[in-house]
Amino acid sequence: MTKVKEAAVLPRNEILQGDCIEIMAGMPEASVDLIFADPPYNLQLRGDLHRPDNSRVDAVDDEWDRFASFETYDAFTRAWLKQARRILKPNGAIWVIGSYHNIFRVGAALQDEGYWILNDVVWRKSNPMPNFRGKRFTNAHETMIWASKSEGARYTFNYEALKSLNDGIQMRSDWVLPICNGGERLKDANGDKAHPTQKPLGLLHRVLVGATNPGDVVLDPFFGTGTTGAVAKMLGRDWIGIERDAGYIEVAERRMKDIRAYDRSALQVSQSKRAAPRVPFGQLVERGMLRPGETLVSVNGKAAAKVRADGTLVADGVNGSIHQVGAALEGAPSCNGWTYWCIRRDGKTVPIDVLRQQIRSEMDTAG
Amino acid sequence: MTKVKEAAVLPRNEILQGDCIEIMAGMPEASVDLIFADPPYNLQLRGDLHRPDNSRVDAVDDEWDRFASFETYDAFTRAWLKQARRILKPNGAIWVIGSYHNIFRVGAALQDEGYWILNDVVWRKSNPMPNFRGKRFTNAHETMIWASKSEGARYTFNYEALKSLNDGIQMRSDWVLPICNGGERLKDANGDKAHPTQKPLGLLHRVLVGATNPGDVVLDPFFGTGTTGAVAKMLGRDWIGIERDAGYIEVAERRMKDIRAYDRSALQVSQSKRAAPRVPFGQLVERGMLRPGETLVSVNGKAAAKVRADGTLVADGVNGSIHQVGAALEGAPSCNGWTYWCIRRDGKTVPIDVLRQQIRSEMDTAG
DNA sequence: TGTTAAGCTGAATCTAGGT
DNA sequence: CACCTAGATTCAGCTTAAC
Repeated sequence: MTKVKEAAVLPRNEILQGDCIEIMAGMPEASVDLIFADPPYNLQLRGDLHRPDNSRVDAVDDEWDRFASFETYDAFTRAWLKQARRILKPNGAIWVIGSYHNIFRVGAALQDEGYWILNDVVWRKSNPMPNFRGKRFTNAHETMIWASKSEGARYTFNYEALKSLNDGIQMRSDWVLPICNGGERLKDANGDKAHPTQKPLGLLHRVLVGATNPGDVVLDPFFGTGTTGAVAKMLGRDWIGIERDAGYIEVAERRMKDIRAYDRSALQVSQSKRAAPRVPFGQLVERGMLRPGETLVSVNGKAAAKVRADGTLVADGVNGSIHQVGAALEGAPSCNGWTYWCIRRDGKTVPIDVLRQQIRSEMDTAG
Repeated sequence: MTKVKEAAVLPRNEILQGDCIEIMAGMPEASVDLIFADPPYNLQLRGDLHRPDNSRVDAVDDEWDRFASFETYDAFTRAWLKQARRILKPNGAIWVIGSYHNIFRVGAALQDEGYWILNDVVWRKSNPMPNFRGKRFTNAHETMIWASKSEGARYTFNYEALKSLNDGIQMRSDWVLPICNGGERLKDANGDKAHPTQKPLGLLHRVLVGATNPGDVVLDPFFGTGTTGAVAKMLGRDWIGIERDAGYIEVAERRMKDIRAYDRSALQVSQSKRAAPRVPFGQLVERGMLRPGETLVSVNGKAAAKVRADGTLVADGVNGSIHQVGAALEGAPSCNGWTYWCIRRDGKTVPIDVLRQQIRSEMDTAG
C-alpha cells in the first residue's frame, strides 16, 4: 500500500503519473468541479477479427484493459469512484463513458456509491466500424452517464448554451458525432495511432460547455493522450490529468503545450449541415403505415407487388427492395421505388413517397 | 411462498394472471425461444411535474413502479431474470428495455446471472417529451439489452431481414422510432391512456423479425396491454403473456382478439447464404460442369489453378480445397473459393459461385 | 492542378457444423 | 470436449495514388 499524502494542495494544469486511485486519495476533498472519466471498458476480446477483405482489425488488446473477472472490475470501479466522489465539491458532477461491456457495472456502482444520475447520454457515431461477421448489430454508439455528487446537489447545467449549440432546440440525450480520426487523431513516431481509444474533441466540447463554467477545475483520472485537458484548456477551464502510462503522458504533454485557449479554429468541429435524412422503406412497415401482405401498384398501373415483413417486395417471382423490383418489372437498369410504387388513399392513387415525407416532417420537428 | 407446479405443459397464446416470478417458476425449463421484458423502471419520481403552461404531466406513479431501495429492486430483478433464464431454450435470448433509472442494475444482473450480452440497442425517440424545467437533457431515448442465455449460444439473428428493413445497410445499434401515440395508443373507457408506458408496435416488429422465426415461442413477463403479443401474433409467432393487473389484462385480451396474422408469404424474410444448402465443390466436377484438368483463374487475375478429378485444386505446388489454395496463394488466413475462383463463360470471367447457384436452383425446383 | 479511384481503418466480447 | 474445415462477412470518411 502506497503511503498517501494527506490534504495536499490541489495541483492544477498538469499531468500526474500514477494510479488514479492512489493519486486521488492524496488530493484534498471537495476540491474538484467536474470529473470526466474514460475508464477501461473490459472488452474481453478473444481471437483475431478479420474484415471481409481479410485485413486484420487492430483491436484494443492492451494490458490495461484486461481484468480477471467482473468481481475484479467491480472492485476497481468502486475504488476509483469512491475517491472521485470524495474530491468532488458538493455541487460537483461526474461523466463516465463506456460500452455495454462495462457501462452497466459502472452505472450500478455510481448509484451504490451515492451519486445521483442526471441523464444517460448516448454518443451516436456517424461512422462506426461495421459488424464484419453479420452476427450482431453495428456497435454504433457509446453511453455516457452524467451524475451529481448526491441527490439534490446544485449541479452546473448551461441549458441556454447547449440549446444554442443545437440550433435553438433543447439538447437531447442522444448526440450524433463522428469518431476521432483524420487530422485530429494523434499519431506516434511510426505514424500509428498514439492511443487506441482517443475520444473526439467535439464530445468533450459539448460536455464541458454544458457542465462547467470558465475557471472550474476539471479532472480526468484516465487522461490518456489528454482530450479532456485539451478541450478544458481551450475553454478556459483548469484541468488535472492522471495517467499511468509514460508513453501516453509524453504525447499528452506535447499536445497540451500547443493548445491555446479560445482558439476559434480548433473549436470548429463537424458542423456538417443535415441533408434530408434517409428513411428506409422498412420503416413504413415497422410503423404500420404499410401492412405486410398489402399490395402496391406501379405508377403506370401495369404492375403490382406485395409487401413483406422485412420491407422487401415480391412480384412475379422477383424479390428485393422497392427499387430492385421496380427496375426488374420495367426492364430498366434502375428505378426510384419511392415514386414508382403507389397506394390507394382517400380514393386516389398516391406514391409511397408521401409516407416518407410524413416521417421526415416528424423527424424535423423532433430536431 | 406459493406452491409451484412442476414442469407443467407450456401454455401458448394466452395471458396468465399473477406474479411473473411465480408463474415462470411453474413453467418447464428450456421451453421458450425469446423473452421480451419491459420491467418496472423504478422511476423514483418526487412530487408532481408541471409544464410551462402549468398543466400537470401525467407521470408514472403507479404502485407497481415503486421499490423501497436499490437492494429491493435488485432482488426483484435477479429473481425474475433467474426464472427467465431457466425457461429459456439453450439457444434462446432475452431483450430487456429500461431507462437510466434501472437499466444499469438490469444489465449488471444479466451479466451476473450468466447471460451473455450481445448488444445494447438505443431506441432514439423521434418525438420525446421535452425537459420542461431546462435542468437536464431531453430524455430522448431508452435502452434495450439483447443477451443470449449463455456465452457461445447460437442465438437467432436474421441479419439479412434486418438489413432489408434498413434499405440494404447493416442495422445499427441505434433505432429511430416514434413513441406510441395517436390511434396506436390504447385508451380506457374514459379516453385516458390505458397504460402509462405502452411501447410502439414498430419497436417490437424490429425485435421479433430480427430475433425470432415463425413458430417460435415469445414470452413477455410484464405483458401490460400486450404489445409484444400483438406483434408476435401478427408475425406468426406463438406468444405467452404474464401480467398482474386485471385491468391491463382486460384491455390486452380485447386487443389480442382483433389481431390477425399477416399471410404466410408476407412473413418470408430474406435468407442469408448461410441458410442455403451446402454444395461440395466436387459436385461441379462430378456433374461435368467443370472438367478435371480445366484451369480456374483468380478473381484478381493474378493466380491460376488446375482442377483435379477429386475436386481439389493444384497451383504452384499447393494442393487442396478451393478455399485452401486460394488462401495459400493470397497469403490470407482464409478465402472463400466460391467467389475467388473464376471461369470464362460467354467471353466473360464469372466466379464459380454461379455454378453453385445453378445446382441450388435445381434443388429448389426439385422440392 | 483538378478529379477520380483505390486503399486504409475505427473500444469488437463477430461462425457453423462435422468428426 | 477438442479439433478441423467450409465458407460467410463491411460502412463512412479520410488519405494516397493514379490519371
